[in-house]
Amino acid sequence: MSPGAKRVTIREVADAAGVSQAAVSYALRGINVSEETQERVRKVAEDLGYEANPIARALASGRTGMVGIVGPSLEDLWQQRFAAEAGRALLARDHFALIVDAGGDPDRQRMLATQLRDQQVDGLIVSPVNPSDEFWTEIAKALPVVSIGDALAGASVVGEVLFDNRTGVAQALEHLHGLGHRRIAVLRRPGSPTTDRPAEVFVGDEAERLGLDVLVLTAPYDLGQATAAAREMLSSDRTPTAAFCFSDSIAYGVYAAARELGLVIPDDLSVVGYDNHPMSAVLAPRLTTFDWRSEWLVRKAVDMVVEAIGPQRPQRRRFVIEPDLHEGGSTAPPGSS
Amino acid sequence: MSPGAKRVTIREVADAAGVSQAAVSYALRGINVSEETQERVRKVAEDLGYEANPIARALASGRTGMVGIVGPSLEDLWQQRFAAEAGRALLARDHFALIVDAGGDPDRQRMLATQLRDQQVDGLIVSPVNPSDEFWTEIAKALPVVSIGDALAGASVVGEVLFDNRTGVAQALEHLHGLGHRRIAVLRRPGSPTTDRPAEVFVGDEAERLGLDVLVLTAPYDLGQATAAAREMLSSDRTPTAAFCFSDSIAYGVYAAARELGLVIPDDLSVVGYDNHPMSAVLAPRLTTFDWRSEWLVRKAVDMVVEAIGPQRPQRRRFVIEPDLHEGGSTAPPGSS
DNA sequence: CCGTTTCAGTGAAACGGTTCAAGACGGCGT
DNA sequence: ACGCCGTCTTGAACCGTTTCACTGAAACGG
Repeated sequence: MSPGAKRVTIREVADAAGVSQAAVSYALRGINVSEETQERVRKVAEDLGYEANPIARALASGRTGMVGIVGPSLEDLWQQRFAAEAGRALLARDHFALIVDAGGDPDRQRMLATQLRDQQVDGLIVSPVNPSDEFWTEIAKALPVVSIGDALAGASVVGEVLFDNRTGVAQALEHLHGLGHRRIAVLRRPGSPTTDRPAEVFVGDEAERLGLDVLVLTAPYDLGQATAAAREMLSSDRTPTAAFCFSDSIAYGVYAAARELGLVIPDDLSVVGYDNHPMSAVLAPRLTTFDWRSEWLVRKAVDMVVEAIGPQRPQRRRFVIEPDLHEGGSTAPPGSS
Repeated sequence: MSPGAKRVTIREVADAAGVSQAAVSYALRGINVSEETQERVRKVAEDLGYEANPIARALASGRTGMVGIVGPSLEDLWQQRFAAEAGRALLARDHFALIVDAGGDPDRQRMLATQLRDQQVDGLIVSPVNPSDEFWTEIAKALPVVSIGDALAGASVVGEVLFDNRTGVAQALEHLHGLGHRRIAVLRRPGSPTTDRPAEVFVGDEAERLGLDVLVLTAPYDLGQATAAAREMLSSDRTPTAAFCFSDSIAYGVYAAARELGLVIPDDLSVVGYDNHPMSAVLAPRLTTFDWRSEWLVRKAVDMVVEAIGPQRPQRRRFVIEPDLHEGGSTAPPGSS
């Protein structure tokens, strides 16, 4: 037993108010009892400093008031931000967030989602490492799932906030192509095979269409490791003139590596990010990146999951966010030094 | 009821294994029953896909397996990072983290800590906005509290990981003083009055000792707002030649503002941070800042809280971290342009 | 061979709420 | 006066574990 003082239980309130515990339960939730009783019970509860025990409530009602948030990896700054905002938004809607870190590993993400289900969370907000995993279909049967970023393969999730990655990728590559870049490095996120992530598949299509020489590399979210990956990329024989990064965090690694190697952005290397993290506006030059309306996105995701937890059958909803290219100073024609 | 399939309960396992439910409970935890029974029960449980219901377990045992993490504000990048790492470390120790955001408001932080206690978390990791609040003494009576950063006023917390802020502040100001700076802006974090945070009190002492002209300003953690605060600071009549920021996030705001105003760091303005966030190494020039061994700190805090949750009476422990000044290129003699 | 420890295992009482089925009561129409 | 209905209220079952107090049997010492 924890050292804490014993808490007031519903029974004590009932005794003090001279009603049954059922009445107290109802009264505090404002149902099934008369106004006067509600008033009286509320008063007594207040006086006694009664706070319902969420655990007991959860056991009896089947609702824990907790929502799981499972993204690819919290090393990524954008995801840290997302998680923080989602937690705040959930709190405002009387729910707690259980935030876990899959470390970019699809298997671990599966395991964690399962663990969250076992923990009895009421809903799940998922940003899948591997959207085509059948597992999501399974888990969506057990509880409301809202998906962020990519559509989950055949899963009947309760809500989706998707990025129009095809357009995003097209815009990024067109932008670089338009500036004259032909040899472009694409730094993808770690995790599933390239073929599992639609955004990454689009890269191939676009590159072919534009006649680009694309070099796809995997860069970890971790800033140190991303820097190492970028360093390697920039030290190879035929270094690309531009880098398109599937996350601003990765782009930061490129900045760091470029600085180390004495390369000037954008003169020697153009860089494009993908998240519009606030830090991208702090860097010099500002990072050219995509805005996906994260605050709106977070609110939407939280709204949908909370709504789905409620009693009425929610209709399935899907939002697709169009990319908004924010040009910073990190892109320029190649060899403009 | 959630749409999920019904879960296997301990009773079903008991029936299937031909023992009492008590025996199953004991067997799965490896106590009070013979090896053979343990083996048999485990097998049956496995076959049936039994997973103990954490909520029921929590109600009966008084342990929820959850730890609350309540820092000043998740707008701050370092704190986002801290929270993410703590969550990961807790997960590795079989606990979930409940991370909340006080938004730099001492009252809100109190409220949230209370809410977490009501939520029955087993322990709390607190980085207090207002360390001298008597409230901490109260809550520490109810559950194990580990404090990060500053000592909690008179509270008998179970563990502390403190920053030697006096030394940190002294080093920062001495460093700037040594370079020749005399007029220095100190950007403090929002929240309690300046007098509640020891680190900020030290600033006055040190400034006096060194004969510095110090201008104390409050800067929000939010990057946009921090930038605005920095902009204002840099647009005033007698602009300081150096800025000492009580968080790297705030320093980033200074970078952004300086760039906007065409000021070059460190030529026109020296900047010192306080957290050594990974991003500080990405900026050009690298930010001069303090390392407080965050990974070690997080591990320590988590270890202490988890240990305190365990059965045996933990002895109270305190660690003091010495600052480690990481010189980047963001400081130089004033007016060196 | 008997009394006393030990050990495995059991039944039932918690834990603190929600919710269901049924009871008490008063008012209404007939 | 009677039956009926709707509104409040209640006792008790239930959620799925842990844990306490206890039993029966085996082990042990003398």
